[in-house]
Amino acid sequence: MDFKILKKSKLSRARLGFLETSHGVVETPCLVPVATQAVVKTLDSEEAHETKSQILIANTFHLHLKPGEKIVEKAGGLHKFMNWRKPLMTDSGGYQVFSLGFGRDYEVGKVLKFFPGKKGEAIKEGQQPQHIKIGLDGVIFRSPINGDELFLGPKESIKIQEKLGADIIFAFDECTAPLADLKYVKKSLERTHNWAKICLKARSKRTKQAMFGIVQGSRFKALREESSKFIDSLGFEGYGIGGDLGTNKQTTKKILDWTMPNLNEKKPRHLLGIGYLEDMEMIIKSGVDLFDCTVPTHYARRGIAFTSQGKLDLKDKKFFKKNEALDKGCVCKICLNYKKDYISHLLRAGEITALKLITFHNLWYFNTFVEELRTKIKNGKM
RNA sequence: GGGCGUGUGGCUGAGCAGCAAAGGCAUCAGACUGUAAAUCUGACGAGGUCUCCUCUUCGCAGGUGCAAGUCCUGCCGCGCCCA
Repeated sequence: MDFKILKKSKLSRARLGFLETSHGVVETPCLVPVATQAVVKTLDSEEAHETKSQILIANTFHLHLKPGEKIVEKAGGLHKFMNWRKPLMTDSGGYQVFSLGFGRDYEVGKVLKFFPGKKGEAIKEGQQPQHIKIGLDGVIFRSPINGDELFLGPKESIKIQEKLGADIIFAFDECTAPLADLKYVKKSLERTHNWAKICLKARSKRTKQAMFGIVQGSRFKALREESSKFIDSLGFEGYGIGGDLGTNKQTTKKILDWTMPNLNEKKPRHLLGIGYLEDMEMIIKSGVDLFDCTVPTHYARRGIAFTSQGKLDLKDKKFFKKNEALDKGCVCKICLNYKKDYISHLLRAGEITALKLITFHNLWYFNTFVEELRTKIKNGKM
């Protein structure tokens, strides 16, 4: 992997870049659509390509469970397995430490609407989630599919990711819950840092894969600074920035500001799991090159289309009679060929094609949005 | 004309004599940011001093019960069969 910075903004930390992998290039800043189970849900790989997606991220945890990395390896690696010839990343399974752990217990996402404060529940040092066990060497999971016990640690994750064969892989970390208190996060950070070292050691010498180390530290300044310096010192090819990123845009910005100056600016930075349209400009201005987010694909399957008019809930019966494109200005193949009334009808009829049409549009819309932001950087406007 | 069956909230459809009445659909509202996610949560007869209370409901009209959507009688509607 090779990363070139084509232009640095004079107005912000934004950069225009060029990420080169053996499966092609990625123009950054770039949205990375999520293909957890080696598929962008509802789309085949050619369609995903047609949405202007440049790179996808699949998931180690899920692919390890099903179908298992051996099958993928035998198929010639993820690219061949899923017929995606362009760049690919795999996430390490670190997010599942959260989503299947405290996230599940407390029914919270990694971004809280507000922090409950002293009265609210906090996760304290030493506390364990109900369904998984976080240890020094890794995490004992229970398969959400069949309850099977499954151990995943830094070494295991890297070995699996090498077999999967994405161009970029991530270190195994603990994505801490936003409810975790300072002491918990401190301990967790030690563990994650230790795991980062193990990940690098576990890597086979022959691999061409780039490995990104993940900065954690939750909403705590000292920990974010410590983590970014430490992860930088280990010499990864790039960085992931993960975990709790605060309850609002301002905090997210602050957290990024604590982090970025400590990272080698020649290396790509990937903000993990963040990407509301309204946040994109801010995160890119903060110096983020890549970011993945389930929102465009996930919301699509809830019947929600993103447009220049805002979010449209196509399930709403008022769209049943609207014989117009999802977005007037959009030139994606869905907007050129289908109308709201039809998509709304498909949704109400429970037809899965509705989900595909909206997924396609949303990805196109998001990718176009980022494309425009790249142009803005190019033109010195951000 | 006779026999059997049936009539429940916007629709569908459970319902034992002690229910404002299961479930589903529809509707409305909410959630979702490295995907346990084509999902989940809540409301859904009316009103209120709204963790509780009041009123009005199960084709219509009567009746028997402390108590009836649930039993009885009559009427009306619908369905099937026989004539």
